[in-house]
Amino acid sequence: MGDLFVYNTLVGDKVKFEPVSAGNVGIYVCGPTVYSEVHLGNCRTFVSFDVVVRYLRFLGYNVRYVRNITDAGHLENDSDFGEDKISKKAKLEQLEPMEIVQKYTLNFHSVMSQFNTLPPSIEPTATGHIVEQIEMVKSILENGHAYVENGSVYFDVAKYNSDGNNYGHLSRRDIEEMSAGSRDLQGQQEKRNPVDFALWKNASEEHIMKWPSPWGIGFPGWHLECSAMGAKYLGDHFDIHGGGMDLKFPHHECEIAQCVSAHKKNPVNYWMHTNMLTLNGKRMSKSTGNTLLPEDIFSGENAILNKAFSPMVVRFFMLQAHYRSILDFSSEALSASEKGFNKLMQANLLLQKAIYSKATLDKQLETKVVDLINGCYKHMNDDFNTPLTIATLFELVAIINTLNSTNSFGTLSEKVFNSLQNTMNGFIIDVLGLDSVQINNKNDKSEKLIELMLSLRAEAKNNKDYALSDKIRDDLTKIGVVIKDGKDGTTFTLT
RNA sequence: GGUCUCGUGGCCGAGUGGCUAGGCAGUGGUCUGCAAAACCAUCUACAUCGGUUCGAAUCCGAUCGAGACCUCCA
Repeated sequence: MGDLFVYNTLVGDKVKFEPVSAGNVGIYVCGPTVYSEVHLGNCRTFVSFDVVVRYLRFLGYNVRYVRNITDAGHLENDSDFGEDKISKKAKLEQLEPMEIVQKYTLNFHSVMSQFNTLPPSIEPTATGHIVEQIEMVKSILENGHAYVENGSVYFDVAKYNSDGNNYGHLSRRDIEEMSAGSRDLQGQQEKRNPVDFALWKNASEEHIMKWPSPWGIGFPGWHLECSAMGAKYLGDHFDIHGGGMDLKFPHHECEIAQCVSAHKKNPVNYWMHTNMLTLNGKRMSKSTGNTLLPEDIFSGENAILNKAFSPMVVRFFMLQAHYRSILDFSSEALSASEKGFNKLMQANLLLQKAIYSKATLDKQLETKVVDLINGCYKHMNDDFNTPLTIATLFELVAIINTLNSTNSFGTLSEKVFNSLQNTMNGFIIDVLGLDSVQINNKNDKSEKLIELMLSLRAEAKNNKDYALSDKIRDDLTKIGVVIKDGKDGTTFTLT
């Protein structure tokens, strides 16, 4: 099956994956800030890591998947006058902060489940780990890498680097240059150096979410939660930490610094970063308003796309691009994916229903099928290359359709036939997480009703009453039952 | 301004120093009462200009263009 290779941002190259503890994988993914609806760009990241987790499990690893919910602590901007994002929104809508958190956490879970992502093993919240975060700040202070100023605590980047560490390594940045080129932002008087960042922030009177600490009433800095919760649930040295490219700097850089200072060891072996999803060639972002909500895609109620697309089609569309490439979202591209998706799922359905009966072995075909099966593993092992894996599955689809139409699955050995069935199901359903629920969810009664209609239509056809048979076909199509006349009778699919 | 990434056929999107990516769309056929689906065949590529090489879309340089990060953001 070969080794798994992962692109590690820390190294800047694909490297062989070797877990800290054989057979087990600890993975932490930076989750959403729940102060508004999750947008499609966020979803891409979580779908990408869903496939990573699924594939690791498919390979037999015992995976602990931790993905946080940020429900406090993100500053509006890097200044003393910054406000907690969640409390700002709360004032806007006249709600309790935790009400906002609850509302958008539910929204997030609902969208994630529609995208068929597996829930994380642990989904810790920032507000639930204030104690751990305070403890971590204490450790960093004790180790001399932070200073207190007016009830706030800042990380001392220069001191940290002078102790032999390398803040800036992950994002390949030169701190000296950064300090020199830094803009003169308001409210940075407390910091000794512009590149320093807050570990704990003193809270103003009107600030809603705040907690007591050794430095006064305040709230945790924006990068601290992930460091604290990652260490708590995965240990101070674990396998994979992931997130969007935009988190590489400063978020992940700060996380590393905090962990290294507090625990005196490199926290994570493999850093993985997913690329952005663009809309009209521009990055999707809440702050610029260039966003599209998942619900609006599913319902079709939006100004950008010309029709509705199901969550599975959107998921498939995302997986047709590599996670490290920028992906642009458009109606045309989605329509193409929709057709391809249906073709793939349909062929798999045929294959799983096919009955094997031995025939003369086609050695050449058998070799090709085995090569393609191995290709699926090869491509996934190469830094989770889902587009190539899908391309390989389509090559198998062509073979499956041919064998099906000539009723000749028996030209493969039974062993390879079984392996083909397992591979198609395994990669499509288990690894890529493409749910065929839309095709399979016909309940008994409606299925029988449809079959009744089909038999009436067959009768009409026998009587050469094509007006009636076409009416039945057209009307069924309208309600989402697509009819296909084959040699051995008529089949249907639900759309 | 600094750092970095990318520029592939009608569209999306892989890949890579020499061997068909794949999907969608198009064209011609097979099948069908007609469709749809499926199958077979087939047409469009590697931003521009130089260089390295037996050979480059793939390596190097320049140019043009696009984007990301440098400020909360997946």
